Amino acid sequence: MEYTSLVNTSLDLNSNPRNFLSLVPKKEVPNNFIELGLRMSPVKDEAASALVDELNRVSAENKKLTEMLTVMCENYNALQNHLADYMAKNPAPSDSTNNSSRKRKLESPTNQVMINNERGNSESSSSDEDSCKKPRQEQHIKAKISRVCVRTEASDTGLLVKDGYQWRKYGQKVTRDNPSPRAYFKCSHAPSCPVKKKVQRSVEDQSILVATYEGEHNHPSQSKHEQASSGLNRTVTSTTLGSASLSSSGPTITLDLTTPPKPPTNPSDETKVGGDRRVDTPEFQQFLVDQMASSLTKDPSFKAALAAAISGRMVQQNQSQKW
DNA sequence: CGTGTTTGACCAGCGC
DNA sequence: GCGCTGGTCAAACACG
Repeated sequence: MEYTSLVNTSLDLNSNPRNFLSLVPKKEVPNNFIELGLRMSPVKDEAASALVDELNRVSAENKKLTEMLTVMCENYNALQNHLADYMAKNPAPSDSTNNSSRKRKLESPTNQVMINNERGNSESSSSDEDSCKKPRQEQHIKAKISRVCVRTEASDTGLLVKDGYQWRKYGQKVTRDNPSPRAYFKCSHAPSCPVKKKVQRSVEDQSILVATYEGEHNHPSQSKHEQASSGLNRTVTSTTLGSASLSSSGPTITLDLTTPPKPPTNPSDETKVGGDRRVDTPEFQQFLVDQMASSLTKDPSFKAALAAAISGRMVQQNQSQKW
């Protein structure tokens, strides 16, 4: 069920044309420019205009792709709504209930919250009946629980999710419903920080790391510089609950869905973290598109392909002008 | 030597 | 009460 909220952003886009030039890998293009500069000095203006034309063309293409992505997101949300409606009308089949029936108190409320968020219901409604059982359980319910899916490189077998915070691993366990081990982390940036996170690979897609955060940090995250220096090539694929600090490659992007682009006008919206209402807002849509686009701009293969296409085109034009 | 990771043991919750 | 399971602890270990 958790995958119903997973948006794959592996199709990278750049919704911000101003950042287009930053897409070009530094290793390849400067060499090309030097080479071209030596050869093309008489036709600098033509090359520059060609570059501008190419830039405009790619920007327009990016714009189209961004619009397509927005439409896809809307379709996805509509599908999600339909699924939620279907789940509401038809009680969960036995397989899903059997899988979760024996899950511990920590997981059951989380899953409930996710379903409720997809329906746009409040978080407290699902956990009220459980919260009266044990005091310890109340603590976990009160603690903000968020789940983050992070796509990693296929070769990346680690369970590290760079999110701008410093974590200390304190345990690892193989769970019944997933052959991949689950790693347990505590926030070690501040001794008093109560935040924990669990990281486990997705059953269906081993390249996706599912990180479950519990609690809220009572300290700021690492500095941007530290984040940038520690960043890995990962693509954020979705956030479903509460707050989530995520990082992509290079300059780290921090996603915090508890703080939407505009503060919620209705205080009750704050409890509907990751719900459909927020997803439906134009601010969230734009936010989502921007995040997806930024993740794209950090995809090395995308950048390399783009740079190769541009440089190839430039060389082509240069040679044709020579002839 | 300090710090972080690994991993087996232990504990607690839950269903039967 | 028992067994299963997830979560946590802590000693051992690795690494810089």
